[in-house]
Amino acid sequence: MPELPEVETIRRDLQGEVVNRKIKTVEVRNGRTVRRHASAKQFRALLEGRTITAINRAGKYLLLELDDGSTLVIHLGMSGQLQRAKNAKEAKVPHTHAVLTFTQGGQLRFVDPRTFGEVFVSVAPAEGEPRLPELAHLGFDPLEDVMSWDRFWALLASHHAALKNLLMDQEFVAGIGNMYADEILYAAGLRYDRRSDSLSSQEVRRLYRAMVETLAEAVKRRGSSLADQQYRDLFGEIGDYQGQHQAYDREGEACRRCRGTIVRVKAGGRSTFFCEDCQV
DNA sequence: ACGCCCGCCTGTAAGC
DNA sequence: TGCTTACAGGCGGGCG
Repeated sequence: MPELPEVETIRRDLQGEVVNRKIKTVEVRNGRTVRRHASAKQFRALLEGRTITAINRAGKYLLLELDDGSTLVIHLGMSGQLQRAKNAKEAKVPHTHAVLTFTQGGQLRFVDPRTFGEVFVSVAPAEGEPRLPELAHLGFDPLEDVMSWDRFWALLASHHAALKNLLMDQEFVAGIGNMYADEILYAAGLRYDRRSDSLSSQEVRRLYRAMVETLAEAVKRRGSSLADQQYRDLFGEIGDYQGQHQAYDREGEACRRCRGTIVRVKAGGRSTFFCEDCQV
């Protein structure tokens, strides 16, 4: 399940692979992938002839900037992958839903078995209008947006929510999902159900530090691929951070900090892993 | 404001 | 062995 570190890894891969390439044709093989658009035809018309100028990221969204000021936005959902193909003859794996072919040759393919992912074009804003209104709801990006810990404290204190729910709320902070929320809270020594306005200044600093360092370290190791190996980078390689997990998917195993046992509970319908002894 | 549930999906795995 | 059921979860919407 791609979260911020996996999406950031793919962003860096794309930078070297598709920037300055011109989109010759676009094939939509599953209309659900472009569901924000009135039709696949309209989506194609917005892309064909455009050149990719830069790759950015906002939370879990990839932003492929185009030469007319518009942006190709990609969300990988649960099972989305991007694949680079040398040419059109390379066999397509099942669930290949959209294909960009470049004038210089080569393709970028969007593959997504569970179809929770999506792709859309955010058109260039009119004079004085905000950029990317579709993503206006996103909160700060933990790696891109520098924030003082007291500002973070004020943000936390303005809510009265369980910490895990808040970390996973994309309007609060963008890019954290179920897996990294558990890892961050473990690193901070805080329980998933602690109220966000109950933290001491020391706990706020621990949480902020855990958030930034956990995500940065996962980026360094090119993200996490679990047993299903659902996550693959642009070149089809798995990540290297799953071996570093301290809590997620470690039910019944020993806590590496206190030798207690990692337990699993359901919170908000999602599996939550934590150490009952050293997360307070 | 907050938590929880549902529906959307398919591949995998556990259970009968 | 073969079928059925549960589970994985990002996100938007609804409801209490």
